[in-house]
Order: sequence, then C-alpha cells, then structure tokens
Amino acid sequence: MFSQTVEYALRAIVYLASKSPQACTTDQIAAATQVPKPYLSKVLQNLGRNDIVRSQRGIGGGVMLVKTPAELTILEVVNAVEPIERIETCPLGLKSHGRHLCPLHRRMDDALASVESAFGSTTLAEVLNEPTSSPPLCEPAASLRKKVSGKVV
Amino acid sequence: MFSQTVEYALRAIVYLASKSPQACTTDQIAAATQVPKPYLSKVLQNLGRNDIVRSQRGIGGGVMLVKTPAELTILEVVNAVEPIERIETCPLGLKSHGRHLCPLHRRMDDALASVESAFGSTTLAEVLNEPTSSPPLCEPAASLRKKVSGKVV
DNA sequence: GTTAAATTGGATATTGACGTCCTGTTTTGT
DNA sequence: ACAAAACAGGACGTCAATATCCAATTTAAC
Repeated sequence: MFSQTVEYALRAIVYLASKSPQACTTDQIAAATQVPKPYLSKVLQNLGRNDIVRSQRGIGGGVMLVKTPAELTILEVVNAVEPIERIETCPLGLKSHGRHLCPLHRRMDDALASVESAFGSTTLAEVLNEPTSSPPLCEPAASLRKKVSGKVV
Repeated sequence: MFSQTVEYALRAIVYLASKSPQACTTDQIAAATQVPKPYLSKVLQNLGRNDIVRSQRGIGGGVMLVKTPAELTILEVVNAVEPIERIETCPLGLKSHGRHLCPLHRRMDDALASVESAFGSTTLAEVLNEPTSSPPLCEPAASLRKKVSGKVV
C-alpha cells in the first residue's frame, strides 16, 4: 500500500534525523538504509524540491534536514514524495452527491484520514526517541560504523 | 493510496450487492459503475478466481456474489484484488530485529492495521443500508434504470 | 588553479498497472 | 441445430514507478 519510494524516503529521513543537524552524503545514507544509491539520489532530489532537505555540493557537502526532527512529521515526508490523496468528491462524478460522499467512498476516505492523522501526529523525534530494543535502521548492539565504507563518522 | 483496480472492484461489488442475489451482466455493471468494460471483465475474472463472485455463461447469465452482502466485508474484496501487505518483519532484513519492528515500521504497520481493521469490520450490507442522502453509485432521486441500455430490470 | 568530492540533471532500461481487442467457449431460446 | 447472449482467456499497447548510468556543475582543500 505504501510505495517503495515512500519507504525509501522515510528510511533516508530517519537516518538524516538521527544525524541531524549534520549533513550526510548520499553514499552514507545509501549504505545505512540499504537503498540503491542511484535511485536514492533521485528521491533526495525530490525531497529537496519539496523543502524537506537541503543539499550542499562539493567536498564536505551532503544532505541535511531543513527542520529539526522534532518539527518534522512523517506525513510531511510522505506527502513530499507521494501525497496522500483524500477523496474529496464522488469519483463517479455524480453531480448530486457534491461534497457528500456515498457510504463506500466515505469509508475509503475515513481509512485515508486515519493514516493521514497517524502520520501527521508523529514527528521524527518521536520515532528516534522511542524506547525500543530495535533502533531504526541499525542493529541494536553493533554499531554500523564499520559498514559505512570503512569511514568512521 | 488505493489502486484504481481496488476502486473498480469495490464499485462492482457494491453494485452486485445492491442486486444480490441476482446475477448481473458485465455490461450492466460497467454502465452503472462507470468502469471501462474490457477492464472490468478482467477485474471480475480475478474476483471469480478468489471466490468473491461466481459467473454464469450464456443468455441470462452474468456475475453474482458468492456470499450475501451481510457476510462479505470490504476487506475480503480488497484482499482479493490487491492484498493489504502488513509489515511482518524488518524490511531491511536486520536479523536482530526479528519480529520486533523498529519505531518507523511499527508506525507504518499500525497505519496498515487500522485500514485493515476498518475494512474488515464493514460489510457490504452496512454500506448499502446506511441512511444517507448519497446512495452508492447512483443519483439520489433518479433511478439508473433508464441508463442501463434501455433494459428495465 | 588544480584536483577530488559531491550533488544535479538527462537519457535510458525494466517492470507492473491499466486498458483494449479478438477469438473461443458455454448456455439459453427458438 | 442454430443463433444470440454472455463470460474466459490470450495477445497486445501504453504509461508511470522503479532503477541505472553518465556527463555537467558546484565546492572545498591543497
């Protein structure tokens, strides 16, 4: 139900949030999130155009969050790469229904609303700070440092 | 977020439920639901293979629901054409996470679960019987009969 | 200034979703 | 038996999502 692109974008943002406000290179993010690097760069470009991340070219450059993890919600990220399209009007174009959805589309839109609400009320900070035995993107005990192209960060 | 195919399948099933236990032709359903007829026939074939509908060839034949509208949930229809895939294990394949999802995927799966739950607890009968000013698939006042290829049913 | 690091953008596969069309098969009514 | 109604299935076309690759551009460090 969620596209691969959404999954990739969220992984990248979670990683960036964990490093925030530091900038990270596409290589770093790709290694940590297991997203194909060439495609990740497209996803990050997209996130850049939608003002979720900011990028800096050249040596020492990379990508960083525009907002703080506490200010950024999952919904903003999802809507940047693949907007959740609520059902506003009757998909059959029945004029008389107007803004009033039929019971079927009412329920479909309710489902969309619940997803939107859940994602909109969760910040990246909440995701990162939640006490858990499974920290996002990494093995609980072992650090990922060794895996990141031998470069210790 | 919901595919076109899911939308089409649900429209067709709602229509069939409204005529249940009568059989309807693909032409009838296509006209009432505004789904392209050739594609609708594929969707209905699919619903047939998944035992949601049963079809009868020849004159007077058509497609009908296998269950009664009261026994059939929206979820069953959705899962027949495009199963809601819950996130069971860590998409990054982190062994140590095992069945325990990280906070990010926990929240994504929670969203899926809420959709699954909402769809699973709603029967077609409930959709049809809900008091509303916008009955499913048709204009509130005018009947659709005149539109259905001139054949009064 | 030159070089190396890093993103940007364009061009190009590949795959599945969406959609169409045609032929074959089953069934009913005459 | 024949004709018409109706679904079944395969072949095909189109387009967007996914993914890759390469050349161009920016930037920091020496």
